[in-house]
Amino acid sequence: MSRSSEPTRERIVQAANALFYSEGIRRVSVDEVAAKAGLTKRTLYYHFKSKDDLVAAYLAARDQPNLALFRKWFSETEGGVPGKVEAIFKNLARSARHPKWKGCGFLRTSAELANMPGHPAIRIGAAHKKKFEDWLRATFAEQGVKDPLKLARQILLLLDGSFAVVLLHRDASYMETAGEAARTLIETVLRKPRHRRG
Amino acid sequence: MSRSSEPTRERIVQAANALFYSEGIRRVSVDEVAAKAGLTKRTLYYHFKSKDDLVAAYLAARDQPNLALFRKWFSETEGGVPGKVEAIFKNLARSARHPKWKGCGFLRTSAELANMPGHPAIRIGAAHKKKFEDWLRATFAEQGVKDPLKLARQILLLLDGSFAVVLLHRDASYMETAGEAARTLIETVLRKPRHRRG
DNA sequence: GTATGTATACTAACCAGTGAATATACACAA
DNA sequence: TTGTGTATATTCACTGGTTAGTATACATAC
Repeated sequence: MSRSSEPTRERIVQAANALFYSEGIRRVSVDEVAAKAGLTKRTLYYHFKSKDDLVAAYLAARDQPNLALFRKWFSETEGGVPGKVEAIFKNLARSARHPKWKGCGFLRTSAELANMPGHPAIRIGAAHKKKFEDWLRATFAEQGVKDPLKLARQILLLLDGSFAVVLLHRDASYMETAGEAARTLIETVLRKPRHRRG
Repeated sequence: MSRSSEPTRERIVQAANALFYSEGIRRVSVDEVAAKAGLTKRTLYYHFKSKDDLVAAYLAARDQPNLALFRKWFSETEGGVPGKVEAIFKNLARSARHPKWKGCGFLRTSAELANMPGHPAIRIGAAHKKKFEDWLRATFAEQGVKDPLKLARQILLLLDGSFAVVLLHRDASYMETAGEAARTLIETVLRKPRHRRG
């Protein structure tokens, strides 16, 4: 691990991020990534042992910032948990309306690599989603929700569903619809702590 | 449109269906499809003007059977609408546990072609989902649901979300979780026909 | 003998990965 | 201070294979 090579590696990952996310990993060649990073393919292969390795690095670089953004949207919203979760969807809708938006990089990669179930990139994507699921689960548990894991998974289904649907229809309003559904599911559980039929 | 060429074209679409769905459309070459169909690439290009054209035909062929299956699962289930919709998710979970299952062909194609928004195949996928959404909307409308379109979209978000999540985690139980969420959303709307806060 | 349909053989481009050489930096000995 | 070795970092040029699409010719039917 030399000190000076870190920026180079970082630049390659940035270039890979821009190209893989916007064009798809099978559509983009290693040469294109190298060109975008301003160096030769051979140099790229000095820092990454294969294209698959580069793809994994591309997704690994998206993990942290992505989660941080969700937590920020949640925490900066006033009010209770239902509204805070709904705010995540509202913010997502806003970002999905940007012309360069192309859905969720993790989900798109898992769709592209559906024939390679154990691929490192898919594992990184799965771990990413699990982290978010677990954060939601903990949040709901603090609210005294009876089955916080189930509720967390339902919210994630709506979240990932909205990525898929909005990418297909190019209609970001589905994200707001998903947010309303999330609010309904959370409120339903919060309102019946003991007895049935509120 | 000659009479005798129909079976050939059909055989090509079948081969494309098997390969594109299982391996992904960018991974599979036209030569492979032709070989699987038992003919040469040149013959394939006699029936389809380009690979994009073939991809569109592959998805068009999935449209009808797919919708028919959903309607069958719905209609063969006893009880009310919430249980009938939940049954769709249960049946989907069962099919998702088969080893050859690779998610939703329409969504995976839209993920692979995310950089080509107007692609014919994406339009076919969008139309397919809209048909299902509209069928659900009509079904909910018959039940006197106040905003049947919104509810139909929420169910579709759960449906497509479960495709994406199960493909990523390879855990079909998410589909049953989605089914429960769908039931909750439908029952919530059916139970409050007039006033707020039950 | 003309429409339809199929096959052989080809083009031109692309693509993941590598061999061999080179440049740079820095440690340490003279 | 200068010379030398070594690990790091980068480039050029290449290979072997793949790919979408085509030019041309041949077959078959009616």
